[in-house]
Amino acid sequence: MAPRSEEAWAWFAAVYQAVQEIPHGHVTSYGHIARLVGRPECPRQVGVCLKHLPSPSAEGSEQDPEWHSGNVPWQRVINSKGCISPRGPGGAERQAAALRAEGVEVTRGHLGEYFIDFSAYGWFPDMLPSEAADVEG
DNA sequence: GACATGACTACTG
DNA sequence: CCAGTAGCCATGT
Repeated sequence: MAPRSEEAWAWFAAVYQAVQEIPHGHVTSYGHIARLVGRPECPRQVGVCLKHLPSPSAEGSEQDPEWHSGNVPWQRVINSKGCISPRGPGGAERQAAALRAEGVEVTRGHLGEYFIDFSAYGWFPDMLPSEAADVEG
């Protein structure tokens, strides 16, 4: 579903663009994306954008730079804790698998949580997450 | 239209 | 370290 307000649409596009800027084999957090788009206090909306990320053009409508799960590496976006929340049965697995497919080493938590080492794959061109300092070691 | 929920994060006690 | 709170937007009932 596309946003109703143009401002909201701009926000969506900004998020997708920021996500596309994530280099291959690296990951970042929702908070960082929100920060890049100028909304450091709206990490939730970032998740909403990815959640509503449309599917890749199946009919070949490559006329406009539309955002879809094919050109937006939503998989490289995880929470600030460096782990993937069990949003759904198989959802986290899909993201973890996608990251591994890029060469990102995904660890497994005791509760089945997928952990990613920010210190190794964290992509933070602007600043470093307080967690990164803690994750070290 | 209003309330509750969700792929989140930082601060406070 | 764990629990509660404030902030934004979209979706479902």
